[in-house]
Amino acid sequence: MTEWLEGLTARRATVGRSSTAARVADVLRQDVTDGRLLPGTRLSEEEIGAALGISRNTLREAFRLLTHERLLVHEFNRGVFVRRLDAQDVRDLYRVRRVVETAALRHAGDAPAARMTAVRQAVEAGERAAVGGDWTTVGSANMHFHQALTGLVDSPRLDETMRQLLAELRLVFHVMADPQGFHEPYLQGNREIYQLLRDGKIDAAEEALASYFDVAEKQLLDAMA
Amino acid sequence: MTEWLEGLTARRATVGRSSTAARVADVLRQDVTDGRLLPGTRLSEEEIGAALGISRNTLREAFRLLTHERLLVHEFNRGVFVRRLDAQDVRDLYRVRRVVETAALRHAGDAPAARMTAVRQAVEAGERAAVGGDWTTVGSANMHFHQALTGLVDSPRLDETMRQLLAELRLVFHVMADPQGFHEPYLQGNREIYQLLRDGKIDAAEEALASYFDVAEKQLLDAMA
DNA sequence: GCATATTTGTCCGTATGTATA
DNA sequence: CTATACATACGGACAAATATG
Repeated sequence: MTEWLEGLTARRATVGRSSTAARVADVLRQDVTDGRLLPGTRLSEEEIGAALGISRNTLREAFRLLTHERLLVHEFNRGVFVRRLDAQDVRDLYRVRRVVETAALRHAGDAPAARMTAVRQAVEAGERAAVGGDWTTVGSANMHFHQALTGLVDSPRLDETMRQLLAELRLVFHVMADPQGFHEPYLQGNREIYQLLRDGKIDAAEEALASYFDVAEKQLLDAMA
Repeated sequence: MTEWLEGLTARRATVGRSSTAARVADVLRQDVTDGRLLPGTRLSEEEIGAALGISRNTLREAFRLLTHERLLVHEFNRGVFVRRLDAQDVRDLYRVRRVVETAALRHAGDAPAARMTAVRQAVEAGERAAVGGDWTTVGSANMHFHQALTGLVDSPRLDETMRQLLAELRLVFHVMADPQGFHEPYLQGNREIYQLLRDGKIDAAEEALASYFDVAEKQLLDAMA
């Protein structure tokens, strides 16, 4: 360590468990994903810090958490802004989903039973919410369904990647004016994918999932244009 | 030419300007991935801040950046430490690699030509370095090879995921006492995978890659035990 | 177990640089 | 070009937790 420190000195020229920050991040994340803070909005350190009664340092840490989740973007000397996704971002996000989620299906056979149960529960939660006409919850259940598919790989890091990816995708869901029309058709598709998986028909499940991606991606891109 | 110059001026903001925290993070990241700072080492705020001539607040910001990259871990009221990977981490990292990199091979046909060229160049760079006996460079070239495989998907987000994953994996490469013995066998495997890909033999390439993962994972886990 | 020194957690005030109207 | 607003970075202060004797 001391040797390394001496080395550092020569290179000067080149050069928490902070639960409050996490709570602040939770608040801001909710406001962003629910559309109360629209893409492009600038987030002033002073205003928000004063509003929440926290110091700038703590707030900056919360900003950093959300920047890492790609919900905010940080422009040097200009501040942080709510991320604005363009068509290219949406295409990239679906590209990653195709890679990760179809790979997950192929791992369904090796997955612990609990992981498969989570898939079924997400399907059923969506169907229950649809009966009650609660389309916001249907949307959440759909997210959980895809999160559960990824979970079949049984990898914490992949789970985290997908969690962030879906949060990012929510930024663009607000362009969909009609939540029922957007979410309802996926309920049947989700059940179909689950049943194919359960019956070991991996290839068919993969095909059904692929067609879901094609449709959803196109819907979003059309709505953005 | 003049139009282009005006465009350049507008892009000054994106060139060569970064926060000191980001530059400090660069220095520390290099020292961690190169093994000058070994896993488990505690990083003292005061010592490092003094050595680099920066304030504690700025240094803490750099720590947070690297913590988000999983290269450091932050223990509340105890400080930050260089991350120490356990066997479970290694298994998870290879699980993600299997998902992402094998999916990448299946995209090889659709990939832009430049992406395929990058794969070939990584293979050749490794072979050149091996002739010179430069095993550190062979190791880097091997990283670049796998980064290039991921690049076949042509997805910025997947590229970033793999970049961070490989940086994390470097934390554990230092347990390998014999760099030549560790890296040399992969040179041939890399060339084989490249040639199979080039010839459109996707399934065979995938098989070769899978066996690489099995061997490398086992080697690392054995060395850790 | 106790007292002390060290280190981190948090916040504030301020000087400087940068962007924008 | 000027004025204003804001981000960056520093240094200091004190509380709280941890490590050390």
